[in-house]
Amino acid sequence: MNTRPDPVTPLTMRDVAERLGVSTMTVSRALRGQRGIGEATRQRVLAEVAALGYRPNKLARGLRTGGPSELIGLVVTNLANPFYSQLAVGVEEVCVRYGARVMLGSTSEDPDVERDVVTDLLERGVDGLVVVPASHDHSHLGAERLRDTPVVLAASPPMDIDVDCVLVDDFGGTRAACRRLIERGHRRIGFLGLPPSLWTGSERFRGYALALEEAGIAVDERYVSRHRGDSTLAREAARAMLALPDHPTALLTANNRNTVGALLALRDRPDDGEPVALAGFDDIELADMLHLPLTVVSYDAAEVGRAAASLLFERQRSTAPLHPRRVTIATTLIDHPVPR
Amino acid sequence: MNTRPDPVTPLTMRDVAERLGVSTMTVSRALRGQRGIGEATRQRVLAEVAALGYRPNKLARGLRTGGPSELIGLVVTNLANPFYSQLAVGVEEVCVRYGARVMLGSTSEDPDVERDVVTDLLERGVDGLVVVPASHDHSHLGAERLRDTPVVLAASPPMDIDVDCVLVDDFGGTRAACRRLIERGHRRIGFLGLPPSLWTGSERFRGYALALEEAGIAVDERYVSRHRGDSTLAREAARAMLALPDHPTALLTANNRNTVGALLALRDRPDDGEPVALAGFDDIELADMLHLPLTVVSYDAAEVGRAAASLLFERQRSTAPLHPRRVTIATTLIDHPVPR
DNA sequence: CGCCTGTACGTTACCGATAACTTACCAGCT
DNA sequence: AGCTGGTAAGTTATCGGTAACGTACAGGCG
Repeated sequence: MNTRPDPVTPLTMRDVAERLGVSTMTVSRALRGQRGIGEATRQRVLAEVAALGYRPNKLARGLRTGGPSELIGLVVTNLANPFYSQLAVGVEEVCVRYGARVMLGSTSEDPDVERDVVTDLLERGVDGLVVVPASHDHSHLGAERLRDTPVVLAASPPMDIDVDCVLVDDFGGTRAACRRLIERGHRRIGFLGLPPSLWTGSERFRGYALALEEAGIAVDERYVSRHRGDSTLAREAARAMLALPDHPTALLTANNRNTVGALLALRDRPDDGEPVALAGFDDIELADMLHLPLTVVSYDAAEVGRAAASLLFERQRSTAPLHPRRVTIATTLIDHPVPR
Repeated sequence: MNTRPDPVTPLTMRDVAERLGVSTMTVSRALRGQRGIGEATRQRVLAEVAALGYRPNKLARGLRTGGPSELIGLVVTNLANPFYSQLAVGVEEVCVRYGARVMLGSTSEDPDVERDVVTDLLERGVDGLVVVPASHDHSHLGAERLRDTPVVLAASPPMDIDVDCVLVDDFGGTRAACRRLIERGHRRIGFLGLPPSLWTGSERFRGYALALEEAGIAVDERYVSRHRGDSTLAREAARAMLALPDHPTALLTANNRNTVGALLALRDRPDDGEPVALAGFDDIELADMLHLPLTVVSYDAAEVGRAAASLLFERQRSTAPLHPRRVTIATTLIDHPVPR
């Protein structure tokens, strides 16, 4: 009598009900703490449930109630990038607070994959999506494809669709960093950046350009390099810039990889010249251990995720249609000193 | 006639069927490319499906077929840690290959949270679980709680339960690093490690101890510090060790944070003495940019995830009960030179 | 005693899809 | 015409759970 039912067939509510000689509805009520059931019966049911190790099937529940699946889809380009894993941490944190879980999808920066992933997540009944778009084409996130699943874009504003988004203050952060360099007396500031087709690339360049303009400095094209690529490319660009007779006295880098490239180029440089200052977007681990001072634009990537998830749940809860909203996450300027 | 049905009620297969005046079964067959339907009808159905933007509900499908949910639960302590985000990347990669998705759960290293997360994931019908355990208590992963959902532990061997696991070669990696130091003539090697209660802590110390023994060197307790904590603690420990009159000529660190602590302690040290060599478990970003040579034990964290997911799917596919298996991921020794 | 109210359950239908079975229809053959 | 066989559809039951409704019985009250 102590043997369990066939293990390949998972335990169902009816199994529990039949053992007790009650209806499945009674078990359901007992489990969900609903009223309409006697206390004694409830205890009997809960005891049997515990004894059998029965667990309700949340999928079936959601099917009937038509209620939320308490599932959020998170679509990122590449989880290995610390920015996205931090973002995931933030999304997860808020989801758990609302009793939801995160379903993951990586796109490897491929728009076609992104489309498939989004479709799959929708078919799996997610209540909402947080998407870091792989490209500027957001047509697969339009209303007709999503029905009424809310979406929040992260790190990129929506194009031709009406959805919420969470952005980083790319413009303000870069402007502040550039100002800091200007305050320190630099007039010839080189910029190592991203292609203008990227929102991020365009905004960060704008911050750089405005800070210069505000200081009455003209943008010198010889001091500007905007490329898509890794730190090797950035290193070459920095090296070329520093080889100019009137080379920049400071470099401003638009992201992590450019910063690393610049660091390498600076280190390659003979020590006899004036030191070249460096500031960059994105904080760098162990920046404190480098033997040159580094100013970085830092921000809380997890906060981007938290904000995105919060927008999602707010929209889910509100009955009235909300206008598309845009949240911008602030940046901080950090001066990493040289140790000792 | 072109208006869609009530948008709050998602499109169902019946909606499509009714519009065409066919049965849901016909739609189902058309969508799944089953036989038993005329080519003309199929085209008509597919056209309508496309026009309406109908998407089948995978949950409902799974409910009826009783087949796999094509969902894997991934339970980690903290996604912000690069090791775990890399692991997630690996798990995701393999899952996608098998047409499955990953559902995420973070435990914040809290065993109680871990238990709840596991329960929740099981209720959501995952086909399998990859778990990085938060503690040595694995009782909530035992057969009676899981029924027949396969589990793979990552980075920690199972305790009192029979499940598969994927480990990193903690022992071999540390031993190799220690040997490298010995080869370079070091005899007094300090060890900054983790508490012995952790599998990882114990294994890495064992590697250190054996390498010494093989070289005929006795372990000197004054050169060993095993603590749970951050890099600050490690820094203090390293500083104390280096302050000894016959201080170690090399340090071996058991993980990332200890390595950072050691780096800080080494930098605080006056430059006049002999340089102290450093080797550590876990690779460090920008290690090439530090101005001291660093040897690290590197391994592919994504591979741990890939291996774990593969074990899961293999077990899922095999009908015969498999014995618990154990996979160990190899490590590599990398010498990071000082730049230039 | 009849009537009403409230509680504690059981019954039924249904959520969205599919497996298994059944029916309708047509061509080809004797 | 009558039979057979094959294909293209429709019908029904079902997955595991829940909402809505029905029912039985207790107690209160005039």
